Amino acid sequence: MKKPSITDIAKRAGVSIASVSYVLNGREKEKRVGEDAANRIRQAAAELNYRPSHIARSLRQGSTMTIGLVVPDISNSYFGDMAKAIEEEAFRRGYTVIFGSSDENPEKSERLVQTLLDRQVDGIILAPVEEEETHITDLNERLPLVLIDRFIKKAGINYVALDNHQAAYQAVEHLAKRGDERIAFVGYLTEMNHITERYRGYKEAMAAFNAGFSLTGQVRYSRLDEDIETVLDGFYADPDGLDAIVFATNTLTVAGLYYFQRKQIRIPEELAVIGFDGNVAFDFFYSPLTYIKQPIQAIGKRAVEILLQQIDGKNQQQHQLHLLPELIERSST
Amino acid sequence: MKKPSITDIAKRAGVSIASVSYVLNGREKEKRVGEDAANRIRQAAAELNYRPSHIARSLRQGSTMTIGLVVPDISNSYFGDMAKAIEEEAFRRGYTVIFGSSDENPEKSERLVQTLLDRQVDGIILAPVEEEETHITDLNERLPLVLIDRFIKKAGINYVALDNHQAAYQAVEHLAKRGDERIAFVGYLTEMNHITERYRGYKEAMAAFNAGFSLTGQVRYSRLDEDIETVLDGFYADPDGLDAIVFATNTLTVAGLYYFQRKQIRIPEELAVIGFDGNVAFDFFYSPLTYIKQPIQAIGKRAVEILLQQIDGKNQQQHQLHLLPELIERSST
DNA sequence: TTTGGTTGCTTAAAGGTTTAACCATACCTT
DNA sequence: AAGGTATGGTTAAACCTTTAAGCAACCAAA
Repeated sequence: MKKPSITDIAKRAGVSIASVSYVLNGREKEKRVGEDAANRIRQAAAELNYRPSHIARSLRQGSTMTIGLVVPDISNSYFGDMAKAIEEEAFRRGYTVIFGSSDENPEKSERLVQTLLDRQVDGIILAPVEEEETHITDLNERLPLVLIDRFIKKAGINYVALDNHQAAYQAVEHLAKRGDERIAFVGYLTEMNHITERYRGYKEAMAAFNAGFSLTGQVRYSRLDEDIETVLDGFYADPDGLDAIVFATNTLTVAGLYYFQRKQIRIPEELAVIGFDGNVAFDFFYSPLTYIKQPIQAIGKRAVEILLQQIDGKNQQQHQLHLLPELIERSST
Repeated sequence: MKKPSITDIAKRAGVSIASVSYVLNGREKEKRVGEDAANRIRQAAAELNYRPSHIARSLRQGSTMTIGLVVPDISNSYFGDMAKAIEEEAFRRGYTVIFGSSDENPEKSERLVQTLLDRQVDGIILAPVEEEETHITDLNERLPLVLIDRFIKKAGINYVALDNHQAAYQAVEHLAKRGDERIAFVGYLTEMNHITERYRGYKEAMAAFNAGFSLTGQVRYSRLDEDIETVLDGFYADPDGLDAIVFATNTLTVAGLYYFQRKQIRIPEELAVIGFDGNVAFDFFYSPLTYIKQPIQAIGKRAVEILLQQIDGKNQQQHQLHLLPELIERSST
């Protein structure tokens, strides 16, 4: 008992398949199908429990109503929240989401994207990884694309991201205002814009509020635990000590918290800490973390909106959005 | 400049499309295409940068090389980890994953599943929600299906889950052995097997180790925060106090931790606590939580393996797996 | 009585594959 | 010379839609 097709309906209603297609797509008026025939068609469809073949439609129309999502790691709470927001918004608008995790690996990212292209997704939402710039530039020529979180600032490339500069600036400002002077910043060793902008925000704020003191640590994605250890040990080797640390992402923050926990560093007495993105762990660290909160749902939703606009072909203007962070103040500062 | 098709290759190589198809699918020997023609075909394909149309192939073959994944909430770390494991294993085997979050809502779950069916996924991995039993039974007749986490114990339904009874039993046993007597259990108000089995494990262990004391709390999915409050307040109203609490899921545990934090209950002195599933929050609660750890990656991987076996049609036997939990002992007990 | 316009349909192509069935040639056997 | 069998292909149908184009019948107006 195979799936009924439009042909089965046509037979049962005694009409041609064209009429069936017109009626089932609600174009009976426009295409002048008689009321009588239309009713027979609808009834036959209902009786047979007809469901259109999405695949056949895609083949014919060249559009799959599917969007691809590639993030570094879907099990990271930041991207999990993002994925949820994106899938929800896409579903609401009749789109389906295919996803994959790139593991911060450009080859894997390209492989995933290739799979998405092979499947003819109508558009892609991507959080790029290191060394992917030319790939993205090429990709952007081929189909609608919106970057999230990380991005490339280049004409014609759409993205929805945080105002990273502002975020880091705000963190430092907050610390400076409570009297911290020796403030360090821990980010990733990368040229990706989101991180470099956070560095820049940190530096500018330090110049503005703290007479230019500056101490930064760089961690490799692939050696997170190892490098966090080295960096923080390095900071502590400094005889003058440190007043505060700002971390650049939620993963870095969590890694830092493990360190503080292990070394029994008292927060905020010995050291003030500001986290990034948000994470349940921040809530349960013995001194709940002050952190820079991203509007994750808004980013996801806007990314979908922009992508679908590009797909629909109207409004081809470029969208480069920097949404505003919010400082959530708690007891680690 | 549209996508090249098999026809373009055929023209360029001066052969028919059938030959092209045979060669590109590596069936040149079997289908007796000459070495000469085969080479011309491969070269033409390379020159044109040919990529097969996944859609056309799906239409013709009736198989999409796609699996659907429906979980209650992909932004929950448990399901995020699961989704990652599933996508990885599927990708390794040439399959793509479409996903959606059902929000513990059976209508939404059915809508998502319908979308997956409309897209002709080859199989579905599903974590069911309340009131979905008949839906699942029907679904199981229609295509390969593997349930994860939650399940229905019924002939012919495949699932990969935790040995829930054992998990809860083990938790209680651990507490009893350290001398706790008045042990309570907090689960969801549901008839879903995974939770009822955890209740049963708790009760049996209590009967075996603690002369039958029993105190359980039931929380509604839709009223989590509210009900956790009520339940825990209720427990504390008991004049004799409580020695320990076991929580049935990571979400419940985290909600409980917020409560303990707010009420400044000292763990483990005043109360011992055992969490479930695992979560970063468990690590940073001031008294790192002892918990029942699920082999999430293994569950995800096995689910994919079983699903693909069913899809491939070989090995149609039923798989109902209960993987073993592991007790991670730390300072909350 | 022609022309023109509606109305209500149908026909057939197209989208890109896979694959069963056929065909033509060459060569080998008896 | 007839029959058999490799070899190296090709043709065409099928999967299920959408949609441009065509057709037949009727009515109205000129």
